[in-house]
Amino acid sequence: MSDDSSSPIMPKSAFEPLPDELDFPSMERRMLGLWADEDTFERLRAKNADGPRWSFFDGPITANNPMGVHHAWGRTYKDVYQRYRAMRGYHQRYQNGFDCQGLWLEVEVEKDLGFNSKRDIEEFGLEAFADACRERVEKFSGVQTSQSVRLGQWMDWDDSYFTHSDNNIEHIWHFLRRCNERGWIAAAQRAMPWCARCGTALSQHELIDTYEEVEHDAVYVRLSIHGRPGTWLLIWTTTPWTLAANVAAAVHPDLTYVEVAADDGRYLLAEAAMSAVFGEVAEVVATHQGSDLLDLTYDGPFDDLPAVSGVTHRVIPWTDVGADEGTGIVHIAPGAGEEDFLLGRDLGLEVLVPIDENGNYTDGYDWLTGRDAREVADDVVADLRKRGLLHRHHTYTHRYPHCWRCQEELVFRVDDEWFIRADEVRQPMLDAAATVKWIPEYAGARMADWLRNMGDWNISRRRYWGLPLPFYPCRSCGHLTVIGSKAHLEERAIAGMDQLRELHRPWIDRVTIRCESCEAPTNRIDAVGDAWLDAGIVPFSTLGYLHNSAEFENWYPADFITEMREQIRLWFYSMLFMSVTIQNQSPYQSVFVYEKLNDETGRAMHKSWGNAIDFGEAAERMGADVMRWLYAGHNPLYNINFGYGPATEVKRRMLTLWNVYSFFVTYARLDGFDPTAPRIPVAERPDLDRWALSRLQGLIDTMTASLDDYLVHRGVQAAQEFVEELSNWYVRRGRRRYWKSDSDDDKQAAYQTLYELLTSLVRLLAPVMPFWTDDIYQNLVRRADPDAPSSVHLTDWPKADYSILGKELVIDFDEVLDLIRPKPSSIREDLEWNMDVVRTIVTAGRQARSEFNLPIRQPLERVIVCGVPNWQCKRIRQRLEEHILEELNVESVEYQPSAILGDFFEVTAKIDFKSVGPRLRNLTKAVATELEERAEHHGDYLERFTTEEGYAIRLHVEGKQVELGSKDVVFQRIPKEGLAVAKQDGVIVALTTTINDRLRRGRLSRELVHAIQGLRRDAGLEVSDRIHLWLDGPAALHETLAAHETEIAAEVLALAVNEGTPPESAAEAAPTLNGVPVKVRLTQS
RNA sequence: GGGCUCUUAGCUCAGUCGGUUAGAGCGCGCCUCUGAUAAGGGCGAGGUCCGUGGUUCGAAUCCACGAGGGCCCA
Repeated sequence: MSDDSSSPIMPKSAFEPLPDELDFPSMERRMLGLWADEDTFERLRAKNADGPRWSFFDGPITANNPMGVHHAWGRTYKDVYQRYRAMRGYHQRYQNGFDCQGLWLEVEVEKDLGFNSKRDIEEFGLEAFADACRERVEKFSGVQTSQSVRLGQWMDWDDSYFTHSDNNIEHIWHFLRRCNERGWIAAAQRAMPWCARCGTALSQHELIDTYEEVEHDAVYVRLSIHGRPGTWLLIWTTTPWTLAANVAAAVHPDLTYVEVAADDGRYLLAEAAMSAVFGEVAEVVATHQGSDLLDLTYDGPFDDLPAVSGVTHRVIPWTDVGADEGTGIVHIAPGAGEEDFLLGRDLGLEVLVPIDENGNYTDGYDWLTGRDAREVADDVVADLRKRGLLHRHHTYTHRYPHCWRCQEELVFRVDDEWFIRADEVRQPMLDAAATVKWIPEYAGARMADWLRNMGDWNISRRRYWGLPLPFYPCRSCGHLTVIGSKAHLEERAIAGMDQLRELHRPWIDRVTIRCESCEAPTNRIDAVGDAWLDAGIVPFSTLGYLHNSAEFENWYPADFITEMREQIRLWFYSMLFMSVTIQNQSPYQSVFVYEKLNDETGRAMHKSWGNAIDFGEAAERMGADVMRWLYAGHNPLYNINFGYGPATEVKRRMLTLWNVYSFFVTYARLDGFDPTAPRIPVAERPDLDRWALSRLQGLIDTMTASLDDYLVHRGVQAAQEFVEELSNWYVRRGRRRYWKSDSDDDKQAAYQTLYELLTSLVRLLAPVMPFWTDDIYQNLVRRADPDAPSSVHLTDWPKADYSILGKELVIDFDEVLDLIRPKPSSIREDLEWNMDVVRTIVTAGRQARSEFNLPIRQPLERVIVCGVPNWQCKRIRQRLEEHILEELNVESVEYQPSAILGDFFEVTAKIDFKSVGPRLRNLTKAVATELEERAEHHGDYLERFTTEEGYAIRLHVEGKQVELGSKDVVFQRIPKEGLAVAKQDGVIVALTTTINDRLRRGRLSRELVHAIQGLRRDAGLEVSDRIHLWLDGPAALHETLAAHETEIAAEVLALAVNEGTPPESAAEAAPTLNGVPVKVRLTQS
């Protein structure tokens, strides 16, 4: 063993020194460069090419705008689980997807081109419009790709799928043809929620999340009852524009209606609505049952309009009528309301459709014709007033649906739409959904609920850039031909194929086919498809279902998919629908959903509110790894509050790991640590090392389970705790082992252990934090070992191995007798429980010092530890005592696990409720009280008695005799005066507070070291520089030096103390230490 | 109106099978430690565990009802 303290330090180690601070963005860009240069991802794929398959389907991101930070959340999950599976050796597809057509894309293109209506598009030309849409897709799929790369997502970017591809469209055609074979395809007139701006209907699932609170004009309108002059039917509506289409007024047959006398006549309305409309003083002149009113007819509100003339307005029954709002008489316009339409259909009412697809009144509505229905409320009200039909008018606030893409208020409109019937597929879909593992579980309940309630799927949209529905209804024979593939189209076509550039409008519209039934020339309907068809077909189209069955068999169904929760009723639903139809099974086996992303104050992010965070900016300001850590560590059951504040918190945690890493590199370089040197068996390392390695094995298990279960946040939280312990206990407790001058086995064990901890940790964290972990790996592993894999991402996932901890667990006979606490059943428990107790003792000791104002620099004679079982005291005394001595700065530890400490402590006894409660039932409380009273004066006696084998405390409570054994009672010792005492988790720690001369010298010695270290730093010395030291002061100083000089010199690396005369240039300080004025001078030697 | 879900410190959230002193992080104040540390440690202020009732020897935890928030459906 060589003393190298005087030899120059020559770094032999391979490790690079670390920069002063951790700069995530620049480090991440460096790693992106490295991965690109070395084809790291391609190597990973090659490495796993023969591995077991793990199939993931990427939910397509709309290639419509730059990525938002909320996309980054989902993409983090996707990347984390794929990277984890890759480290486990799984072969994967890594296919990313873009959603490329449909209404939302058209809306953005319209905005770009400054369009306001469909007419603008028609004038612009469908070809040019299709090109503009295609260009937008190309642009933003490129932007999103580079953003995803920046996030660290590893995908086969050149193999991304695009939903506007002919391949995707063909597969949907196949699905639709299958539906038609089963008779599920139907056209029907329906009242649909309708966006007048977009000029198209929306389907049920597109209404989700679109209800917003708005103010509308609400009107009470009086309508003259035929044959009852001066008597008015009073109706109420919040949509005045629909009054022109009124054909009926609905009453509840079982409700009571009244006629109320007013100045200008008698008003008919529900009794329950009377006071709200007329106040308490209304005079009732007649009462009717709702069913009695059904013969009435009345003058409509707009009978003078040509379209309405000839309509007989009737009072009709409807059991959904209520009197909570309005008048209990409901205005019915079957052409302008969903329920109205259904009611009208049942009763055979006339259907007046007052508006066209753009929301403008059609011909026959006179002064309203050509006007936008959403803008006529004021004029309608004025007109009603002029004609004496307006009873009252007010503003009304309610939740009303909006177009989810352009934010316009929706209207309802009756139109011909195409549907897929859902009834036959409902149960098979429920059955398939039941086979899926939903995470969290309630997502499965949501899906089942949705499926039970789902209506027919409205798949037609009166738009342009979208899936062309391959529906060819024959005008001659009425047969519907549904084209199932491109080949099928070619086979049936008689014109237009030569110009068919792609399966989109306008090209597809120019193709004419022969009707399958009568061979008559037939043209396509002009509608396009719901975009959820585009996304739903992905499991088939991307696996080449129609053309490559081997590929399909290999990867279908997916092992895992993940998206935001709202996708349950969107993508998950459409995929399930299509997959059950084609394959009669679920296309996915595990589904993970997460909640919403808000800003850091919990508000939704909106560009217009100025609180949206741009992905690129966030990546460059906080770093992708920090963002990923934030996302991965969040409980997906709750909304995440995302922002720079939370990111700073994450960064601070990262800093803890950085500090450990930096500490290791600093000293490993100084010592020339060689990680390839023979390893010291873990069993032979100190308990501190074995403890840390035990914790590491635990972390490996936790992390593995959390990733297997798709609950990565649990792993991340465990990793955070591990890093805290690594820094604040393992390194803190072990640091002297690294800077001591001896190069012995203990030092080697320390280096090897910390090296193993760090290099294992980066592998465990690699899926979550791919950049930094690889950066650390490059420095710690690859530089030291040229044969190591070239990236952390090419290493194997760690496997927990507790056997390395070595040394059989031995329980002594006296430990068996120690009945108070459970014994460890493994080496792991032995190591970890003991260290836990040591940490508890230290925490309590520090607490005691703080409370009794005894600074840690003041050595104390003794710490007395109580409440720790015998076997554990023994372990600590043998192997862990140094940590207590050093942390608490005491000269000795005294263990008092069960002895009587009458001099120091009051002993109190408390019942162990868990043990006694079930046995004593309702006597428990009384026994507890009795025991506490007895123990107040005889606690120590009770304790000694009870802990003897076979004895028990006998109490008489409420006339009954109760025996308490040692397991039934918990004794606590409360120290008396003269001791500094603290208690933590059942452990009591008492410090002796008497300070003698020896302890006083010890204090000064510590103060001196502290002062000298400060001066060293001020003088700009390196931690390894040796010094010459001069100390001067009163007698107290010299007494201290006499006792502690060697120790002080060693601590501050002084080669000589008070030798010769200090030079002029010596650094100098003159502090007063614990009341002793001292002069300190030092020079570098 | 129906369903699901949530409500714990100023903020963000843990809290296992029901067990008797309800915790952490952040923020705030005081103190302390520091030869890796913009770090760490201790103390303090801050709690009607949403409310009421029930079950139980014992309830933040289970049940019922109610209030409030979120989501979904109508």
